[in-house]
Formats: sequence, C-alpha cells, structure tokens
Amino acid sequence: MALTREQVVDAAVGVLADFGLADLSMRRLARELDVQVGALYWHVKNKQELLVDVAARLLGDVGRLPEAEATPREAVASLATAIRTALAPVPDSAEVVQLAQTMQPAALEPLTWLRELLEEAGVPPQHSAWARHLLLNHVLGSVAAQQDRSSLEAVGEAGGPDLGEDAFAWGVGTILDGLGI
Amino acid sequence: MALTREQVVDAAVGVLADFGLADLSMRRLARELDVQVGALYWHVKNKQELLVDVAARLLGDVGRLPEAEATPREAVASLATAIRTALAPVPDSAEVVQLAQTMQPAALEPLTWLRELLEEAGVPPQHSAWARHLLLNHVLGSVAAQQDRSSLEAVGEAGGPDLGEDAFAWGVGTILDGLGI
DNA sequence: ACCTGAACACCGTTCAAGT
DNA sequence: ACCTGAACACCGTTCAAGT
Repeated sequence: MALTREQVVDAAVGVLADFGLADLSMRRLARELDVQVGALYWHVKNKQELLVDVAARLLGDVGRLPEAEATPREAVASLATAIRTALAPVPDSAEVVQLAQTMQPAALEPLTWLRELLEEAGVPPQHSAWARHLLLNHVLGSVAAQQDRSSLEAVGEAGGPDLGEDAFAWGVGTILDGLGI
Repeated sequence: MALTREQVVDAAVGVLADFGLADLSMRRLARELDVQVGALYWHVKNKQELLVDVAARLLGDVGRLPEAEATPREAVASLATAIRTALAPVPDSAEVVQLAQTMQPAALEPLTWLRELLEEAGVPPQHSAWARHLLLNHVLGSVAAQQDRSSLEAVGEAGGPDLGEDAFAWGVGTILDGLGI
C-alpha cells in the first residue's frame, strides 16, 4: 500500500513527541516508515512544510467553543490554557508552532480564534492583533521554558525557578488585567 | 599569531549579523578564520557554548543604569527597550538569546537586572521572576516576529500586520499596567 | 600550547531511473 | 503515480599526530 502524507505527518508527530526536534530528521522519518528518503519528497515539499502540518496537528484537538456560561475574559483565558495544555507534553512544540506561525499564519486555526475572543472581550480592533501576539508569546514562552527546565533536570542541571501552571495562569491574568478586560 | 576565543566569538557575531543563524556553522567559521574546524574546539567546548558567548556579546552594550530622573516604571520600560534595540538589527538574535538563557541564565546580565528593576518598581519577590519572564517573552517574541516579517518580505511574501516599535511599546505598557506599577 | 588532517556519523534536497 | 538508488553539498565533534 502506498505511503500517504497523513502517515508522514503521523510519524513526524510521533518522533517529536518521543524524542524531540533534534531527532526529527527526514532520514529518521524514512527509516521509521521503511522507505527511502526521497520517497518523503513526493508527499511533502520540504521539511518546513511538514513541520507546519505537525504544528497544525498538535493544535488540532484544541476546541473552538468556550463554556457557554464563561465570561469573555474567561473564554480568552481558557483558550490560552487549552493551547498550553496541548503543547506542554510535546518537546520543542513551542518552536515548531512558532515556525509554522511565521510560515503560514492562517494554518493554525486556534491561534486566530484568540484574536476573535479578545475583540469579543472588548479589546479594540487596532490592538487585538498586538494583544494576540502578547498572549501567544506568553503561552509559547511558558511552554518552552518549562520544557527546557525539565530537559536540563534530566541531565542533572538546575533549571531556575518553577515556571509551571501557576506561573502560566498568573501571566495570563496579568496580561488580561493590563488589557483592562 | 595564535587564534583567540575572542576572535572566534567576533567571527560568529559577524556571520550571525550578516547572514543569520542558518549560515553560522563551525565549518563556516573555520573558513572565515583560515583555520581547520578542529582548531575551534581548542577554544570553545562546542557550538552551544559559543552561542552563549555570542548572546552575551549581543547584550554587552546594554547599559546598567537607567536615567536618574526616571520613575521605576520608566526604568523597567527603558531596559526592555534597550534589550530590544540591541537585538533588533541582528537576525535570529532572539533565538540565540533564548538558547543562551536556558543554558546559562546567569551569563546574560542585562536580563537579570530586569528582575531587580521590577522589584524596585513594586513587584513582590514571589512574582518578580514570573514578571521577568513575561516581559522577556514579549521582548524576544517581538524581535523574532519583526525579523521573520522582514525576511519573508525579502522573499516577496506577505508577513501579517506590522509588529514594530509601536506594538512593542504598547505591549510593554500593557504588561506594566497588568503588574500595577 | 595550539593546530592540522582525517575520519565518524550524520544532515536536507534532487533526480534519473525503475515499477 | 509512487518509489528507489545514488549522488551533491553540507553538518558537529573527535582525536592522533604534528609543531
């Protein structure tokens, strides 16, 4: 049976989740899928394009709709948290998402919803794109910091203060306070 | 005359500034310095350690002392702006600084001052490390976003809304508002 | 002390040729 | 349509051997 693009993306997500971005090479993927490297290039244009698909897959389970009874502020906070929750267990996921976002901003739907929710919460349109970036930098920065900390611990080095869930929630609250929503 | 570690770091900063991180390889550096690759490994332990030095050099010109007549809030904002100004012209500088910061948090002095200034401005010690991260994620995220935008433009693709100085200053203000300082 | 030469174990990407 | 085989032009790191 012929290889599919889905299978390539699946394998890539698997290697990323289990071994991190440093081990996610086209050649490694080819070995995993029992094909020659060149075969991958019939299904994806290049590695960057593949990583965009990987990022989209990582964010694929982030639901669109907030709880019905949530306030607009709570809706923003809960989407930010859902994004963090989706990325937290996958090593280097923040880097992959950042790459994907610069290459194809529209491909990552949940990140675009953030802006909509911010406007619904009262952030004026001239600022909502900036506010989205502010929040997103916090989400991705928190995920990366926490993962770097745990990989340093695995090597036996100290990693600075805890930057887990508490720090994340506090940061979201601080930003939303600053936005006045 | 013997090669020095300073010269290796100089060359690395030069390649980064002129061509970006993708072109900053040990072999490229060796060519630039007219030595064999192995020679570099007498002066630096590995590439990561070299990048820590590169990051420190990039932030080396960021001054410690704020204007005497500045309010504590203005002191924080002006340090954040000075960091941004130092990194903005160097491609991929945000990635390099983030790497360096996770590998050797103490090596990047200006980033530690940020926490001190935040405490002087009234952020309680339990939150000052988190607040520093929040601000730093904004600084590095803004630098990276702006650079990605201009490199996409160079290739003739659209890069989304402007994320320049205005967005940066607005973001700093929003964070400081959220911190209540 | 400082560097060369050469190797080891990798990369991403392309492409003629096969089926 | 889909894949193989093989090449091209690279990587980071190590290390015996030279000076």
